[in-house]
Amino acid sequence: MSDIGRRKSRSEKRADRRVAIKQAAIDVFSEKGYHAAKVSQIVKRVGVAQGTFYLYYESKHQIFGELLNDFLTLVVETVANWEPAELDSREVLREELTNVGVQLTNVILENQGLATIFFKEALAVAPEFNQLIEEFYETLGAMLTNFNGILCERGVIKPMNFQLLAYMTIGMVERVIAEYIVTGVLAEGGVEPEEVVEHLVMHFLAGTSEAVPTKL
Amino acid sequence: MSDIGRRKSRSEKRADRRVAIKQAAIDVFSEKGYHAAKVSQIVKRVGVAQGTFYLYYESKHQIFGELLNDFLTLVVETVANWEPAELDSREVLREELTNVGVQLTNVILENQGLATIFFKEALAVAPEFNQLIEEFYETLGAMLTNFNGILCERGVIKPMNFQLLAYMTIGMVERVIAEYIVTGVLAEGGVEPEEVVEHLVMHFLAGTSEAVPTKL
Amino acid sequence: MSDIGRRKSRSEKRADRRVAIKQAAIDVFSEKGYHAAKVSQIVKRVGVAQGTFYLYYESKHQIFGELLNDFLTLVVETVANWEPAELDSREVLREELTNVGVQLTNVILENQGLATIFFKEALAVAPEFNQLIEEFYETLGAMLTNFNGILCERGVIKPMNFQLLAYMTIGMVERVIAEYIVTGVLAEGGVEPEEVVEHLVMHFLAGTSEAVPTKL
Amino acid sequence: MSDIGRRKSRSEKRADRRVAIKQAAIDVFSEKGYHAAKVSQIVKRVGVAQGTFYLYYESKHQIFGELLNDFLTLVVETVANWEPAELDSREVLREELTNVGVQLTNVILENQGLATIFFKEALAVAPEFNQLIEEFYETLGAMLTNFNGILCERGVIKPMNFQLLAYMTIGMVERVIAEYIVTGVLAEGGVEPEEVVEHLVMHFLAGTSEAVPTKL
DNA sequence: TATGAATGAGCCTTCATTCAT
DNA sequence: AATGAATGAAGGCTCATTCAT
Repeated sequence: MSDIGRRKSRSEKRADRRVAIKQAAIDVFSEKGYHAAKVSQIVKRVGVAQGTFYLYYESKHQIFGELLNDFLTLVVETVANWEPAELDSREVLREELTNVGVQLTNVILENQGLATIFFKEALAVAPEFNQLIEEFYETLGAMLTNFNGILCERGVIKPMNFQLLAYMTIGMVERVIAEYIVTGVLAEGGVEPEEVVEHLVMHFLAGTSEAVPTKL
Repeated sequence: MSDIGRRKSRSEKRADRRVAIKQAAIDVFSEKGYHAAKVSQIVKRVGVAQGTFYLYYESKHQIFGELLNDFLTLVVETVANWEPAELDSREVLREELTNVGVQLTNVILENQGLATIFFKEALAVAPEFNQLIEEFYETLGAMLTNFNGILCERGVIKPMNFQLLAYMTIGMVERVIAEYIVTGVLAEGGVEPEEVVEHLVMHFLAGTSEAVPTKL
Repeated sequence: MSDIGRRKSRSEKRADRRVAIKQAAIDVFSEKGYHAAKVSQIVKRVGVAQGTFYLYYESKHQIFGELLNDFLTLVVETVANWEPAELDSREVLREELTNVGVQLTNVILENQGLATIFFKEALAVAPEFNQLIEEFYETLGAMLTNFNGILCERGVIKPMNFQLLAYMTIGMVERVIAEYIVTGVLAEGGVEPEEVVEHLVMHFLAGTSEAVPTKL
Repeated sequence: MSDIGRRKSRSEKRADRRVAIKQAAIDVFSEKGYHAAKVSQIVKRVGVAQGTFYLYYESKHQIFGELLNDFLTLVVETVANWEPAELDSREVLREELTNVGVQLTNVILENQGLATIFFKEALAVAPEFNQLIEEFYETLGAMLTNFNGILCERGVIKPMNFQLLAYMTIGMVERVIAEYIVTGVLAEGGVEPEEVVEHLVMHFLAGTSEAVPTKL
């Protein structure tokens, strides 16, 4: 069942080249940022002519939007697809948060280029991208806000402003990721991804007080 | 003590105009972002000619750097100048964190334009600015890491990776500020600044567990 | 004698496709004009690939020239093939002019696409086409100039500058056709082709004075 | 009261340069046509940088529209401003038509570049220019149609379709002008402008029949 | 010091044409 | 003969910066 030696069909080649251009775009955008990235640099990496770019993507603007959207979708879906076990104790919550944290970590590590683009360009490029990103935060914020409410009902977290809690959580996670992936400060400090996840979970649960996971 | 009626000296007039240009730049940059902001728009707001801009600032790039630096300095100094009372109990820590939180809040609210520029452009403009911003995070991260170590020595927070804790704290704070100031989501939700500070402090202290501020 | 069911020879199929491409080109050129017309639009209408176009025509430029030439030839030949009866009276002249006018009308109506291309692009495309069109006007002008001279000799029109008369006649006819076919102003006004021809002939004969066709 | 030696004000210099660019644009457009004309060629003639063009005109498209409009306005106003004497006889009509013909001739001869642009590009450039030109023909057509009606009421021309007559007249005039100015065929033939006007007027009045100007 | 007209380098995008399959 | 992906030259336009007045 191996494909080795098999001729590639025309549409497969098309797809391959589209992927190659996309990857080159990820590389260039993540290195230089949207404005400093030139289409000429992208095609040079792929080894195709300038016009070829426009056979696969409408414009520089459009491919950037697609990349950004890819990343945001990846993150939102990772969170949305998370189907935790019955969260009836803080211990289970800790385990499940760790699970989703590890999944998210893997997704990010597998898509470092996309993640870098996101963190580099966040709200900075153009109004319509701003909207894309604001919607992302709103979606994620709403999901977590809702989730926090459920956790409280189940008696595993205390009552508080769940929306604020959601954004605090998002902030913790994203800053740590940025320092890990984009600047490399944390990675250079020898911190392992597992340790990062563990700390994030523990901080969510107990802040800086002694962990009391077994009961609220 | 009034200056009313006093003639302004030549250098004062120079300073005034410099300030006026800077303020216009803040406005335009915060509204449009670095790339969409045009020098022509800045000078139009001040009511001076295009060339005049270059009598006061070297370039668009330079004034942006100055603005960014202003903001980063403001934040770093607010934290650096913080001289907390003897942090020998969690209650005192809570009070002092609230104090510095309120101060930081005031600084940000008084400089919303600068803050918006920071959050909009963070790492997005150009390599040089990346460096500026990475240094900012490193400085802030180091200060908080160090501070966390002290807190632990004093027995008011538990032992953990203090650098990670520092970045988690920074992330919590900045995301909440961004949602408050830049997108306005939290502000629209009717959340008051005091509530924000209180939640940040409590989350730092106890996460989502019942607050146990009086002893570790 | 029917061709129904007969297999088409290879060269017939070739000819068919060539015709199909030509017709599509007429449609696209007449709708959009030379510059706005894209080769991609032409092939799309025929349902063949981009490269196929170049198996039948050398270039966009060349097919346009061919179309233009088709039209000019059609018009010139209609006039050149006109073999009027003995033009020994103004009444006969009127009848014969009406005849050729009707023939020309039919040719134009049967080739509205080509006519539209001519009127839309006349001198506008490129120097080479300018030459083609200028030659057309020269040919037509010379034929009519000569014809006018003969009419005068026969005593059916008065002596005048026959070249000027030729171009005036051409102008009358072409502007009326343009308003009829390209803009549709006259057609919308409810004017019938017969009325147009009649007016053109009468104006040639008597201008705005009471018609005096029977004698000069 | 002479301006000789007077320094030119800033706005005068601005106006001068605008005129210089416009003239260069007329030259290049009339030589090459819209599409073959490059902004780089226009600025080279004026001896300014590429960017300077855009200080005075928004785009290549816009200046072309302005030029076209200039010409159309010139022609329409020449006709519209024509205030003929009481047209109560064919002799007066002949004189007045000759007057307006001479005026129009002068306007065209003084603006040969603009006229050439018009005849070269007529309907060929872009939809919005089409509209401009179609409106021009409609305006001119309506003016002449109306005028023809009045002439008939006064008994100086016979009853006929006045709209058709209007377009026939426009056609006669424009083709003759085109052959005179754009291709130069008539000019090379040694025809004088006065003769052209006289022929046009006579043809309008009597076609190819002996002129009977004194009564209808 | 202030002006604002002038500069010109630089990039995205289009599309007729080619050519390997 | 047919395909359609690939090519690459070319040009309009922007805007930060300069400089003569």
